[in-house]
Amino acid sequence: MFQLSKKIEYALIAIKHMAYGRRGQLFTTKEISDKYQLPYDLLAKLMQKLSKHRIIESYQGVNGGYILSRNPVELKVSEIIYAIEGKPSVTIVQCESETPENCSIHTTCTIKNPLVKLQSNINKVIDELTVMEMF
Amino acid sequence: MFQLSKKIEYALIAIKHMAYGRRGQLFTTKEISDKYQLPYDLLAKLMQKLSKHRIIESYQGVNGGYILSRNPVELKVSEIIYAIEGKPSVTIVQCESETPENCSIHTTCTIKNPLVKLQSNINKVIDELTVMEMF
DNA sequence: TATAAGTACGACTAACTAAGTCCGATTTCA
DNA sequence: TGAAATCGGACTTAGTTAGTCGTACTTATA
Repeated sequence: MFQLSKKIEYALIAIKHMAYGRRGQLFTTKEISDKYQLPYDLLAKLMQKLSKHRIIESYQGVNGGYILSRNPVELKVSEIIYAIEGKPSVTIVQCESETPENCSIHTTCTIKNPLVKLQSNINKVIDELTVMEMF
Repeated sequence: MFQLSKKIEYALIAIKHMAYGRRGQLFTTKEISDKYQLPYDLLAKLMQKLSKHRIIESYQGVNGGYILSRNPVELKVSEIIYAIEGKPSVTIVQCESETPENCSIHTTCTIKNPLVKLQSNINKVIDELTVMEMF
């Protein structure tokens, strides 16, 4: 039930790979997808999302590619998850972030409040892990 | 990405409802599904699973129903999740519990080990929450 | 200036999972 | 014997995830 999606896995592998390079080094999507046997098209999309969220920086054209634009010491895994999924990594209780109308049992739901604490505790754990700590 | 399934939500609501009753009190599926507006058939299945895992106890026939057979103080939310899903609540890194052959990028995956720590940290948080604490 | 190597991006398909439904069987009380 | 309950498998529907495809844009360089 709590499991990383393939997309997140691939993104983490790519980011970790780039973090190993020297500062300012360019990496292409092909290079990374080849080395780790990841589907090229899929990884390409992920790189674009990471780029839009300023986690990596893109250079188009021949000799183009991506560089890691964030310091691995500061870059949190939760940021990467957010960039790829487009939503916070932990949303145990959807109701909190939705209007009551979206939840069919809103008026009778008794477990919402207690689980908010659980949610923030898990959030804390995930927010603590940086890319640097994945080495 | 980390989100409770409807099944888990419904199961938690039912368990919490039963925990409010006096010790040994019988509850029927219909009674609970009516009160909280949950789909009867679905809840019935969940009750059966909880029963199989000895979290609740079933009594068949007229005047039958379920009683909570565990003390809410000791009953962990993670146990309920396991009973419903049939697997541990947190399996961030599938590879750990699988044979390497099942993971297409097993030999090249670099993020497995670092995430195991994350996994056990999240596990700890979830294992700490009991039904009693949901009141 | 043509070409190749790269990113950008939307649309589509396939596979899988979650949610919900249906139907019949069994148990038990009155 | 009939009603009220659990039991349990098969099925359908809806939504999500993973992956693919096609095309456009950008840029270095021969």
